[in-house]
This record gives sequence, C-alpha cells and structure tokens, in this order.
Amino acid sequence: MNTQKFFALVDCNNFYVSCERLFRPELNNRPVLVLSNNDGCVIARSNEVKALGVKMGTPYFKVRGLAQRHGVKVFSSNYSLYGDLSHRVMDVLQQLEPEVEIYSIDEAFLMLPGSRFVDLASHCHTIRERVRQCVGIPVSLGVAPTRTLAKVANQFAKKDPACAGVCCLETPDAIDHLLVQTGVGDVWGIGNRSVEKLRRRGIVNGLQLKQADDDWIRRQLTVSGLRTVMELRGVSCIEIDDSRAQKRTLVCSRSFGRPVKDLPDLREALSSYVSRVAEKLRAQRSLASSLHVFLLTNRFRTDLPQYSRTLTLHLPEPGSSTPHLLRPALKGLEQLFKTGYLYQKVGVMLTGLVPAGQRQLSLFTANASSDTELMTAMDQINRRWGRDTLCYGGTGRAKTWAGRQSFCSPAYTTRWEDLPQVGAGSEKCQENVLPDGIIEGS
DNA sequence: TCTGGGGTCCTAGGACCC
DNA sequence: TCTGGGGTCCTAGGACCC
Repeated sequence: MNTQKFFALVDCNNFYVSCERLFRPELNNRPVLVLSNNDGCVIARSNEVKALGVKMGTPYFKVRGLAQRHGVKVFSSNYSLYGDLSHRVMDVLQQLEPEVEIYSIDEAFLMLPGSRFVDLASHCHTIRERVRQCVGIPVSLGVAPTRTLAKVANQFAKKDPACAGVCCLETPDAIDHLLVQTGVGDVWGIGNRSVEKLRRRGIVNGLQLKQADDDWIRRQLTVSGLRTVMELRGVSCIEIDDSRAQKRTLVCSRSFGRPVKDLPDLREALSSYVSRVAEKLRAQRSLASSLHVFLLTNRFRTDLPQYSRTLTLHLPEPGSSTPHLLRPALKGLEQLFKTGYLYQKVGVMLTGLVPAGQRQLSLFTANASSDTELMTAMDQINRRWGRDTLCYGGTGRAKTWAGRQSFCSPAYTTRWEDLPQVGAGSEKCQENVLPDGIIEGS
C-alpha cells in the first residue's frame, strides 16, 4: 500500500479567458485576451494568443496592432464574473475532496493520501471531468509529493497533450525527468532576480537547482529559496496559510483613466477607495490600526516631473467605520499633495489589522455603537442592491478620473439584467464584429 | 495617447531598552 | 587614542506570487 502523501494542484486553464468563453462558446479555438484594470496590460491569454507571442503583462498598446490583425477578441477584466465562477469551481472541489486549500482565484491544492487510491491519475481525471461538467471551466491537475513539485507537474499537464490535463509524479525518476526539462524561472518561487544569480552560477534547470549547494542557496536566495530547493528534493516545507482568508493588510488603489492634477479629483478618488477598503475590512470583521495614503505620478513618463510619497497615520484607536478612516485619509492626502504634477494614482492601505472583537478603546472614546449600526446597515443595502447603492457624497458621481474599461463583458452570473438570454433571435448571443476585424466586447 | 492591483514573506537597519 | 553587548520592535525595501 502506498502510504505517501500527495499534493494535487488544480489550476484553471487560462482562467479569465475560459470565463469569457463560457458564455461565448463561438470564441472557443479563437484568440482571446483579457486586460488588467484600466485596460493597461495583458493578464490572460488563450493558447492562440500565446502562440502569437504575446507575453503575460505586456502593455496592451504594444500589441494592439497585432491583436487587430489576427482578429483577437479583447476583454476588459470582469472580476464579478471571474470571482463567481471561481467560487463555483472551488465548491465542486470541496464536494469531492475533504482537504482543499484555495491558493488563488484559479488554483487550489488538494491533499491526497496515496493509500486512498489504487490509481491516482484516474481519480484526477474524474475530478477534472466533474469540474468541467458542473461549471464548464477546463482545469489541469499536477500531482507530486510537495506543492512545488505539484506546480511543476501542473505545467506539464497543461502543455503535453499526452497528459490529457493530468500529470502525476509518483517516483523519483519521474520527478527528475521533468525537472531537467524545467527552466529555473519556471519553478514556483524563483523570480527574475534569482534566475540571473543562478544562471551566473551555471544553474539553469530544475534538476540543477535541486542539487545546488545549501549554503550558497541560503546566502543568495534567503531561506525562501532554500525551502524551494528542499521542496524539489521531495521535502514538503511550504505551507499555505489557511488563515489567508483573514488578510493582514488591505489595499485599494487604481490608476486614473487620465492624468489628474487637481486636489478635488484626488479627494473623490481617495474617498471611493477608502469606502471600498473599509467595506473589505468590515467583511472580514477586522479593525485597522494604521492607515497609509500614497500618491504618485506616472513613472513611465520620464519626461515629466516625478512624485511619489506615502504617508503613514496611526489611528488613535483601531476602527472600521468609513468616516473613521475617511477623515484622517483626506487630511493625509492634503499633506501629500503638491501642485504642478500630473498624478497617475492615489491609494490607501490598511495595516495593523485586529479582530473586531478585540477592540481596545481609549479612555475618552465616545459610544461607537451607533457608527457600527450605520455601517452594518449600509453594507447590507449595498450587498442586496449592488455596490454604491448607498455611498458617501465625497466619492463623487461623475468620477471623471475613473479608469478605462472599454471591452467589459456582462456580469452574466451576478446581475439580473445581465443574465444570458437563450432562444432564437437573442441579440446577446450574437457576436459584434467591427469593420477593422477587431471584435469589441458586447 | 496608452504600462494592473492586491497580496505575502524575508532582511537589514534604526531606535530603544537594560 | 579609547565609545559594550544583546535583545526586541518597527519600518522600508526587495523579491516573489497570481
């Protein structure tokens, strides 16, 4: 009997693209890409777009021409849709397996004791089929004795057609066979900086990294790097913090759709972000002890004067009500603001988060319960009727500074008026092809 | 013209204490 | 001339992830 423990990494294939295709099946086998907020960078690519050589994170303006020539369907990111479909995928996994660690919006680790299975691979194919059947999102599974190796296996599950979406590494030989074909930069935890250090030492593939000298790794790549190496050797030592549902910091910040130079616009934007971050804070039932406001210009415009400052404010006592955070934030912004710059972004970060139950009141605290009730009521209304149904006046109505979202698909699964219509003559099901060959989102 | 947003962990260095 | 040693806490910045 196999007493070994295995990790299976379930990863949704080109997740955001798969979400968009789910309601637009005519886009299957056609090039599709999804852009970041403000339509800035490419953050998801279909295989067809990858084949065109478009890299992850490329600024969209650099590939716009290429996209148009190849009839690439372009989408702005639609997080209500992706978040909802992510929940559905995770629900299915949790129905099938007792131990599921949700790692990101499109990935989860499953703990699979080897003893439970005669055939690990066929069990994984079953999981894959169930997710496709219940949600319609294609996933790949990589299975191995550690999370880092499961990540490696997953890459092969995706790219080797012979795997049919599942790759199990059950023997040392199988592991080394894949590691020698894996570039160090494709190992989870090894970023560009480390790739360069390793290359100078002649370490370019996963097997060489696995065999590297511990002391050298410890010195050059810190303990995080050493953990990665241990994981390649089959020693599981990277834990996923399950308490990550409770964030230790919360941020809200966006690039503007156009450069902003005046304080009133900055105040509106910052007020919106503070309202949003306070909502997130209350949703996880925490209070913030410190608040950081930051303001910066466009770092790519080297021809313009640059400015980037952060101001940290320690709150007199931890809190979560929007006005409690709004007042110091706006005061901080006024201290940071200087005329004569074209600003690209303003944002707020909350740190020193403590559970709401552990509130330490100051000697002079007024009764805060009326504030709490107001916030609870406001959050309930906004959850029921949609974001910003009730909002603070300072957040502005016109929001002329807001980012671009030119190609956004409907919130098919989370907004009544966006429910897909089925039947003959339904306009929502029809594709809208513009004369120049590029297809804009409906 | 146009370059995301939101996180975590680790380390070094400063402030402070005894 | 000469200026301790060790501990904690905090913060900023680096590296990495999706």
